[in-house]
Amino acid sequence: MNPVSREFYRRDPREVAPELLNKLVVRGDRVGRIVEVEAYVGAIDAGSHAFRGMTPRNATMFGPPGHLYVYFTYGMHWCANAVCGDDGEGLAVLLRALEPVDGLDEMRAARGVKAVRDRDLCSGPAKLAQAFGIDGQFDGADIVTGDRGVLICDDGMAPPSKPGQSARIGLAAGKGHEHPWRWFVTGNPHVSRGVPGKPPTPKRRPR
DNA sequence: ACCGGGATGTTCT
DNA sequence: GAACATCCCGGTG
Repeated sequence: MNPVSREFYRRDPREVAPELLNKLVVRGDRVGRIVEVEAYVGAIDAGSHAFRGMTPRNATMFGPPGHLYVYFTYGMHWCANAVCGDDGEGLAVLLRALEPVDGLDEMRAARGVKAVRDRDLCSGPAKLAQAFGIDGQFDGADIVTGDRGVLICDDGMAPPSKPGQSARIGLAAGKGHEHPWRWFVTGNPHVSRGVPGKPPTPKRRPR
């Protein structure tokens, strides 16, 4: 394979994100093509985990580029980002959806849900993390050297010349939901079903 | 197709 | 205590 260089990531995530489209996420036999991403822009972005500065949780975001920032959310899901920019900036690109290319059986086994169609394997940030077995152990993994077995590679397919673009998914009002920092491969069925501007309705747990 | 509710637990106010 | 870069399943149309 041909890993993307560290310098590729050492830029504004709004430049990096659309260029990550059509690149490959690789872990062993499992391979997926990136079809949807979102940029998170640190101190100027109320939607970013880095907006209020460094904490133990988001420390990886403030580290060097070309590593995974993996976080836990909604009590049960992991999501994976590629850290961008320079050391200390707190910039990242969230991997939101992949088109499965190889290792689909392994992905299906890792997903664990019944009756999964191919398009349900990796069509969402937590789905793709689960399909690839990416959890908190992978926070900080180097995706340029592949120190923990996960790489982002270039197989020669160029990014779309005119990617789809929209506001980001799942952000509440006042949390940067207006910024058009989501990019996707137009028409690809493996793009997530999320709708920009429709954050999850607040739920109340019984008790 | 589009809804609504439940599952889970960490982080931050 | 509320929010959270979510997903699944079962209802209704």
